[in-house]
Amino acid sequence: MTRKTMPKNFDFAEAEKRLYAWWQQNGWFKPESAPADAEPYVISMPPPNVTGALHAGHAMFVTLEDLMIRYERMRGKAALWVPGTDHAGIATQLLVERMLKDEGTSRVELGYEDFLQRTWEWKEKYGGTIVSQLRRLGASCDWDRERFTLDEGLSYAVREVFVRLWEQGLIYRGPRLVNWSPGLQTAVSDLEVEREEENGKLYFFKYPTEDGSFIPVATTRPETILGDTAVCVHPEDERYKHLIGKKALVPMLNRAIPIIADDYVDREFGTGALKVTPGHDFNDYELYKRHKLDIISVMNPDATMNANAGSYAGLDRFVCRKKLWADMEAAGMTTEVRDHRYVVPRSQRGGEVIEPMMSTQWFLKIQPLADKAFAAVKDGRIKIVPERFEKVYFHWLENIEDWCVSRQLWWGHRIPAWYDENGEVYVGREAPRDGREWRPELDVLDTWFSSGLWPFSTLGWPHDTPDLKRFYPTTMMETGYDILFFWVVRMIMMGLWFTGEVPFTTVYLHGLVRDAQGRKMSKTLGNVVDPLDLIDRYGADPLRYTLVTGSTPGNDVNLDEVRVERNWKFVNKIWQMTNFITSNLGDAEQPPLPAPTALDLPSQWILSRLNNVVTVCQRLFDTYQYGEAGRQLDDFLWGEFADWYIEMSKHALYSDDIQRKRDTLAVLLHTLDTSLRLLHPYMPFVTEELWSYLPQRQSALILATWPQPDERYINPEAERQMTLLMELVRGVRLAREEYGVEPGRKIGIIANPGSQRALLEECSFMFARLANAANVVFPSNGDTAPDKAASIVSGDVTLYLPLADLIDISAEVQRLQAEREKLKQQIERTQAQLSNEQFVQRARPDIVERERLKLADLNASVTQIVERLSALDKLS
RNA sequence: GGGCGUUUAGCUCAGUUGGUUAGAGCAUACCCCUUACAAGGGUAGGGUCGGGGGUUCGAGUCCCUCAACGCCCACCA
Repeated sequence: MTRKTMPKNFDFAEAEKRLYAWWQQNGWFKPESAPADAEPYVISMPPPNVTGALHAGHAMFVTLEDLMIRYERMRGKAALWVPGTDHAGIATQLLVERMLKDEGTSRVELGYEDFLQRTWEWKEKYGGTIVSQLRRLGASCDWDRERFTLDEGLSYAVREVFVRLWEQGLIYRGPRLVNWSPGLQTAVSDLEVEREEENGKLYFFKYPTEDGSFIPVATTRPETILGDTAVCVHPEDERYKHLIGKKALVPMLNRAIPIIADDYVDREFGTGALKVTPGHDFNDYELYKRHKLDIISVMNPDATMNANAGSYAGLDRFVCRKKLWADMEAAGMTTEVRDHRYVVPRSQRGGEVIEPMMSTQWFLKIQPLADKAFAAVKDGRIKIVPERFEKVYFHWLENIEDWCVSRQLWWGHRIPAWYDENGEVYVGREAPRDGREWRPELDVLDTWFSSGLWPFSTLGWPHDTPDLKRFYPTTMMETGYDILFFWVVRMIMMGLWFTGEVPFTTVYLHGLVRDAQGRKMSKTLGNVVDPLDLIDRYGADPLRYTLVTGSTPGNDVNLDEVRVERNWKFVNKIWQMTNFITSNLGDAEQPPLPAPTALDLPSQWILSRLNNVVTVCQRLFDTYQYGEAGRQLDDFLWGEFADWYIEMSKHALYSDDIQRKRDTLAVLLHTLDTSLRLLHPYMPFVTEELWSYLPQRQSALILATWPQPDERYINPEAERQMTLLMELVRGVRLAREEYGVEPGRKIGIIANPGSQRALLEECSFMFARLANAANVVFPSNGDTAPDKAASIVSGDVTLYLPLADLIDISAEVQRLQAEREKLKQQIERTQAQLSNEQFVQRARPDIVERERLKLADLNASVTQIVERLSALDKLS
């Protein structure tokens, strides 16, 4: 059979498309491609928003998860990666509303039913974009199992969960102070509020009391004065003690409110007295609960003032702030306004200032779920990588508040509740059918409520499906640390509560992808890197490889195009290596790998290195250090295999020694084959393509077995010898450079081989091939090296380069003196180490032995140099 | 106010059981179109591993402390 010949370069655009289709059509992304009794390995893909376009963060998670999945698949696991998308309540609704606005209509104008229909239409049309973009990165997920958080099955699961929680008494509904987004006109959870310190003002004024005096008070939000229901001072504060129990009068409204005492008040801050607005401030809301105060809301849902604001009704809150202050100033009630930095809560989505507001919402009692989630990580049933995030996780759970799960949006899972004409609530899986008139709840659930069920809802829960049985609990939850609270914690809580099992056993958190200088990517900065653009120009493999090798767990990664370009060159390098090896093989079958003892030194060396790399990679994979493993492969393939072994192999390949040729080819092929396997999870496309040119019989690399180290080929002695030879070669190269020998000129080498005669004789070809030497000769006893020669010393070996026309003896003396000084310093250090009894007694024996060998080598070297120097000295 | 992370070559970063002369890419300088690869090869320069202290025979690595930068959490009006 004639094998196909390789093109000169890798046409990634063509190959990526072809290979992806080939993998998928063969069903290799499915766990069913593994034996029926294979151990499952499952990842639930963090579902990207349907509104999304692929960004660097997606590229990161796809790369890491695909790497994990491909690795485990090669290890023989039934690897399942469940893909899907999230309906993304707020994001999608905003997008569709913007579209409607362009059409000259609006959500409200369209009405509930029509709006939902338009949103579904939008989803059908554009929701697939992100999914097809994931494919371009090589995502080997099981598309037959793709889910959408709002599809029928998942909606069923959501209703089931909600109803059960209700039945368990964990869901309650009622008026509470919540974070209200006036722009979106919905409640949002604490997590959706971003707190940023901003420049503002602190307004000082006199709070009138009923007896005609006043208490000085300060506020950052004067408009909330209109909703005050108390003034609070510290119980021990001598300044105000006499006023406790009396009444104060709300400015401009003259409403009488109590003056209370609570040690919550900080006597040092502001005036030491506090106005209390339970209807618009979370701290004050606590005071309201403790002191049974009134609660007055002074704003409408759009943050304009309501009727409780008296004459200010109808004004926007910030307009009201100015007007009220001006009026108070005119009334002589104000004291001063100071610049003040304070924390302003803003909507994560819309950016507008969040207003604490009284609102009737649905809540989930979180403590019972949180306790279970806490325990699961504490007792190790779930492991978080990197471990430091466990601390963050615990801290968050220890301070968790009930979760406001209702949203006043239209796009989402509607809360399965109905109201009768008296406003009585019914919660159930379906609308009550008792003939009475029931009005459905219009609020929907927080998007994260449904994504919290993701690991089990996607597998069929609450039905006892075969998938659920086989693939739950899942194995790995890989996602960004920025959604640890939003999503990961909620999945753990929901999973434990409803399935009684952890939803996954390991959480791997990756960092944010930043720009080349480490800045956060932002549209306004214009530094957004588009992964699709990089894929178009370099291919998916270099991008993937760059993302993995540039990152460590939990740390942010800078995405620099320069690195992508460099890794594109790495892809090319592997391509050229493969081309070299396969073209030397011709149409021959793959020769068997010789036994360790039958190998020449370079082959012993490269196989020892290879098996070492396999071992190291395994250790790194076991500890989730994929980046480091990738770099090791790079160093090995380029720095050792290509730069040294392949170059040396030419000696055998171009010789007439058939056996040696076959053996060398076997080593080349074996090393390449093993390396391609190890690299496949990083660079699935180019490795798969290259593998098809190898004379193996298995159908695809994606299903090939993961390499295991073979101890028999580990050979420290061969590595030691090769290290010496490589040092000598580098020494010759350097000497050539330093003396300006023309690159094309072949020079002779006279070797004083010391204890290494056999080694140097066997491997003299290396100098010819790697240092352009004509030959290596070994002078018989009594012969001396030529006077005009450069010396290269390593251990007890000295090489002389007779370069009579180029050598200046005084320069050579200087060179050797410098070398001698360097060696002497090292000898001093090593000697000091070895003469330290503590070191000899307490250090590991192999470390001590290594130092002894080093010292012997150094001494041998310095002896050679000293001898040479004295020889040269006699000349001058 | 708590907690966490980062600080290593000009730039961006590796360096996870403490142990050879601390590495890579990019950039820089010089040389080479040597029959896999110029998308390449060779060689070189460049670091008191943020400061200080400690543990240890031995510290970039472990402990303490300080500093700068960044992030997360948090109810100071």
